[in-house]
Amino acid sequence: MPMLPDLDRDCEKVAVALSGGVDSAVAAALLKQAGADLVAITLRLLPDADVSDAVRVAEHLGIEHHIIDLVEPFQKDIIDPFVASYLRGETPSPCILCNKFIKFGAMAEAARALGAQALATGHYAQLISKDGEISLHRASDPAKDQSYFLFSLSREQLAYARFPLGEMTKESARTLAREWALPVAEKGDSQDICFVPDGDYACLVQQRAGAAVTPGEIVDLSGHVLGVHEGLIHFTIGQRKGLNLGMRAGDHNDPFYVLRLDPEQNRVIVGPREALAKGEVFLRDVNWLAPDVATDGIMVEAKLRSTHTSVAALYRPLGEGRSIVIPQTPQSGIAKGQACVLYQGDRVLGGGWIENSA
RNA sequence: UGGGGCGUAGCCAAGCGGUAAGGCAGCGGAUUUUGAUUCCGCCAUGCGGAGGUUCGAUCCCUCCCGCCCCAA
Repeated sequence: MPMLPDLDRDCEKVAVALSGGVDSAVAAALLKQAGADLVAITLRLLPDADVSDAVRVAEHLGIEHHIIDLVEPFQKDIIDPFVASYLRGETPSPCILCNKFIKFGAMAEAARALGAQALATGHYAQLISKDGEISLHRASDPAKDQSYFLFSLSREQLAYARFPLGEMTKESARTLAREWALPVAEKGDSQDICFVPDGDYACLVQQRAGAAVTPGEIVDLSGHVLGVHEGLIHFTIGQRKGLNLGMRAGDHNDPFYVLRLDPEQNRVIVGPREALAKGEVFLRDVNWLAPDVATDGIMVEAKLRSTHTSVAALYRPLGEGRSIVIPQTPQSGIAKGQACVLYQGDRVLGGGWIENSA
């Protein structure tokens, strides 16, 4: 039975986010066990959202439950920018924005309105409070760590957050769910973007953007047309599958990778795998959570996408929320629109949005 | 219509008498609270066609078809 963070000692009332999944249910049950005065909140983010599992969990645990409708802000702040980002030829990472603006934004407001002094979620990450400073850390279970998705939270938002599962493995969370006979104990892990449950995000963008999605050319680095594509949204930097480039005659038979997307000319630029490696990554809208860094930079570990294993890199602030990250060895598949999160050991120092790489 | 070469899956390609490597593309799965990458599995009862030799032919022989090259 894991201990609750010290942070909760003086909390009279804690809100817990119930998504309807296993993790948030276990988080809620843990807080209940610890004797917290609990109120559960479930967000309705899509018009056809099914909140029945969350309702069952709340009933099972016997806690006050509020369902909050955020369909409009979710559409405006998450889905619309997601679509717009794709149309710009980027590869968006909506969960990070959702954590900042929806979960620890609008939902946190709702929690405060309910009189809660903290908002707990089922995220796998850790918060440590020391000398009045709060720091964000990776989860104990490296396989489930979700700190990457939380880098853009402000210190204030972090101070209001609680992650009861931070020291737990997925395995043990699942075991607890079974022991406590939670209604969702056997529910599968969520995957994909929540608003694109079937993974067909291209279809969603197409519906929203309509005619903006049009076929175009696939070209190599020297501009030779190698084939055609059905729309830029079907591709992202580093992608190999789906190019349908098997008819190449001549010299070598190596696969092609997407090197770049050109929304101006509606073109996909492809080339050999080696051309994918980049040694400089430029960040914008950097959110820094650690003490300030000198202009000559510091050594960090940079995580360039959610499933990337962080690598040693030099981080240097450039001012105005921008910075440059130079990995010790060039990295592949760096896409505009993704986030780069910077660590030192398990601590999240900060992160930013990738706007360019070279 | 003299000489030479070549025709193996959608593409590239090995095998050259003993029962069809590999790569690309594609499909399926695993992994993944973003997209990819990666990994695993599948993918030619048949080697341009028809005969023949042989215990046995993609591999040898003959003819036909189709490309290519050199000569005219």
